[in-house]
Amino acid sequence: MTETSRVPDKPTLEGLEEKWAAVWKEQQTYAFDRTVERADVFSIDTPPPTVSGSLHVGHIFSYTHTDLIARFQRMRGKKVFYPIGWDDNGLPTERRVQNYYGVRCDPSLLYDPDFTPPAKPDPKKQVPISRQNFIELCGQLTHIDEQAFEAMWRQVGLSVDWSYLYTTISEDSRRASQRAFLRNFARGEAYLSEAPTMWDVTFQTAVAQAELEAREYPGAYHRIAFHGPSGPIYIETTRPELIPACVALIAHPDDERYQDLFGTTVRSPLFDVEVPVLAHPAAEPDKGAGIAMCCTFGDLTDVQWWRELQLPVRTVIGRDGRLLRDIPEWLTTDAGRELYAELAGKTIFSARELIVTKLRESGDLDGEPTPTKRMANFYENGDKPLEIVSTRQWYITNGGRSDELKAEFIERGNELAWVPEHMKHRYLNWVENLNGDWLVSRQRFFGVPFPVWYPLNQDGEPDYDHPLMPREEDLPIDPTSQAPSGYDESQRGKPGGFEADPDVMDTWATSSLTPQIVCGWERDEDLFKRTFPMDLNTHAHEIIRTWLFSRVVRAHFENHTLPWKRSMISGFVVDPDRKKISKSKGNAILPDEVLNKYGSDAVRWRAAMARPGLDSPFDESQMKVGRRLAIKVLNASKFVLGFGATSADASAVTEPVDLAMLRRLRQVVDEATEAFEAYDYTGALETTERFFWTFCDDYVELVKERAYGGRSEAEANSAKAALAVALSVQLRLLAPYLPFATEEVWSWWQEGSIHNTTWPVPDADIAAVPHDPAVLTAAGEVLAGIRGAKSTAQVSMKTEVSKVEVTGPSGRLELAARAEGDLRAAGRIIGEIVWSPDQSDTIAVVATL
RNA sequence: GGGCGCAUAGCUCAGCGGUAGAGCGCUUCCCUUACAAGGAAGAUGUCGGGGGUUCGAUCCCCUCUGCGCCCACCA
Repeated sequence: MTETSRVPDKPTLEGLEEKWAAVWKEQQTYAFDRTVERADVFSIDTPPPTVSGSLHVGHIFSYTHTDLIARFQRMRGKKVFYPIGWDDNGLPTERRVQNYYGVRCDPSLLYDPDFTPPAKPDPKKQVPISRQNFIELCGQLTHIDEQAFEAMWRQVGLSVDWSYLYTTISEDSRRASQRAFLRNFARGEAYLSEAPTMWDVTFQTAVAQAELEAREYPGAYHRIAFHGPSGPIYIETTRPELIPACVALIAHPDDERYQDLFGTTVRSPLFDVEVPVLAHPAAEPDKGAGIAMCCTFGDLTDVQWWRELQLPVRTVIGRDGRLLRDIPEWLTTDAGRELYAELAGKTIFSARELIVTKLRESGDLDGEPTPTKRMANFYENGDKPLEIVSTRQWYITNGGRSDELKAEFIERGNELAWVPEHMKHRYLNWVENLNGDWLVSRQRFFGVPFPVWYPLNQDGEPDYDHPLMPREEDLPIDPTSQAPSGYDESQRGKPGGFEADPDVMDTWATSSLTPQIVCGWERDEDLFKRTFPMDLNTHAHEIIRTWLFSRVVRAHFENHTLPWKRSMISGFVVDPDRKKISKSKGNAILPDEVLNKYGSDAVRWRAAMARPGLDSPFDESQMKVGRRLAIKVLNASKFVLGFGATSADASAVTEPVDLAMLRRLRQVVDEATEAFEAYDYTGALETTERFFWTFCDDYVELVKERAYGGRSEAEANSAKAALAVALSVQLRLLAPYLPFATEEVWSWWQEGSIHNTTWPVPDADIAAVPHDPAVLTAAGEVLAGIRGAKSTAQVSMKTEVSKVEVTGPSGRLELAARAEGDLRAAGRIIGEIVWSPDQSDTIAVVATL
């Protein structure tokens, strides 16, 4: 294999991505070999990106981090199980479908098999379509999006095995989700409960704690009089529209100001409803007026009071975020009922305006509202503050209501290996502060349905205490189109019949099972035993509380183990001001632009420079550095191979400089390997790269004359063999980072893919080299001295030198002198070299030009 | 308010008890037959402030300040 003819005249990075991505696909370079035992497998769980969203540079970095480890492990001899999937179900997809096609889902409509979406979507007039039509459009659009995503990941060079591609809405995923749910239910880990839940009025669905986001929200304090027996009691509220929902006034039991009122009742303004004044320690004397209006439900403290003080429920806010249409029965005065009739159906905002006007008229508003900024909970994808609405929902226990279970999940967090270690605190912090179980049901359409029906009694009322479940072997099922066992379709919705649970699972309820889904849980036991529990999980730190934790919960219940041994957590790519990049701020960076401009290897190099867990500012100038390295690899390789240096036979290496270089290379291999094994891909890269530049600038410069054949054939062969060994080793060290450039070079002189060769091992690849690596260092210093003299004299580097005097410590001079022949050639020294040992500790060179 | 992290050259970051490092950028020079998308040489720092431990602190301890992230915060 000495066909140097395969080396191009002008190597270039252009086109390498397309070329090699196609070859890797065609040759299935990264196919998983599922015949080996678990110990020889390295399995990786990767986050399924939301295909309806868009990728940003941070994703590219994080996925690259995973790929670096995958490639290293593969070259180390592991069979790498590295699947990828798409998160295609859920709300983001629904929203995108609505906008893209200009439609909306109306579950009351019947399926129209001939439906075609409007040619020109009108965002203001969304066409109502049936649930089935809507789901079909979701499927269509995600399919289109997935093509683009796959193309992008192939361009980035992720070494995933695409034959294991999964989607969260696929039949397998639905089956796994439903099966896991049924088992959670059977073991008592999943339960149905009617309780106040965080509710998004835009999407009209319940939202889980993990999906909350606190945001600053403008509001105003309103100082409002309640009517006591001996005068007004002032409360302060930002939500005057909830006055009709008031159930009590509450102050701290020790608050002197309200001692006389505890146990009495007051009457609400405008509506004249009698409410008790109660004491509860959660009331904070220095907040607002010190006495709070407790409503159904203004905030989570209201829920706590409602529960602990056994207060009535007086709901006025509907699920659509408007005041309920019916006049509540607890409003008894004509004036109150009349006012409510005006409020009915209004949005929260308009209702508030009207109430404030009325309060002003009645004199119950003390002063004017004072604007304030407060933090309010939002659904992370929503733009209106969440309401608290009492609804029936499915929950999965997660330790939020059980200290015992919480302790088990804390223990799982401690058991997991974290890279970097401090990310464990995010997990522990989250688990320790959970205040409720995991709400998994969503009142949406595109998702995995709950495999549940409820029997209807003779009055047609559902019996929620005795849900009907399918058999596991019948999964996946859709309860809205299939009847439960023992019933037939004609009984749907009829007294004595059944009805379907209308909800779908939260997307996390499915993605919490990715380890089980990809490893073939209950589907391919042979695969499962070879891959599960997995070795590695990687993603950025913002989804520790969601994806990471929910997978720990599921595997704990189902498999009694962690889903993986280790989690490697990436930081974010932040903008140059260190602010988080977000689309809404308009500072997002489009990954395809960056990839096309600098090339995948360059972007990967930049990603590799971001250590696990550390945020990294986006800086285009850094991409150039990676690009420069990739180009240098092509050029240096071309040069080395141009000598005919293709036989990596270390036994031919005899010259001191050559031996010294290889000796140093052994250390580099050891250091890089050690770093990589500790998941320090950055350290491994730095070690390798530093050597590579010295190799190019000093070593190759020193030996190129000799390699050209300037001296004896044996001396030339020593250089050529050393160059070939060094090239082979360095290409392999760089292969995880620069898969395209290294594969390209490999193809010039080797057979097969570099990515399926072995990671370098000093004894095997370099052989024992009993030589002092300082020969190269010392010779490099002398060479730098000679170059320095030329640079100072502002002459060309090829200027001949008539005499060189080198001073310095005798030991170092002796080492450098072993490379005298190479120094003469590289420095163009035509006269003598005088070695003058002295007492200094640095090498100094005086060159006479 | 709770937790975590960060603070070292203009920028991005290594380092870590023993006289400060890299890359980028900058300055000067060099077309040298691998590469000008290159090469050579060079300048640049009270290692955030204040205490302490130590023969010695950028590094360890305490404290303050600033920045970032996660969580909590709706009266």
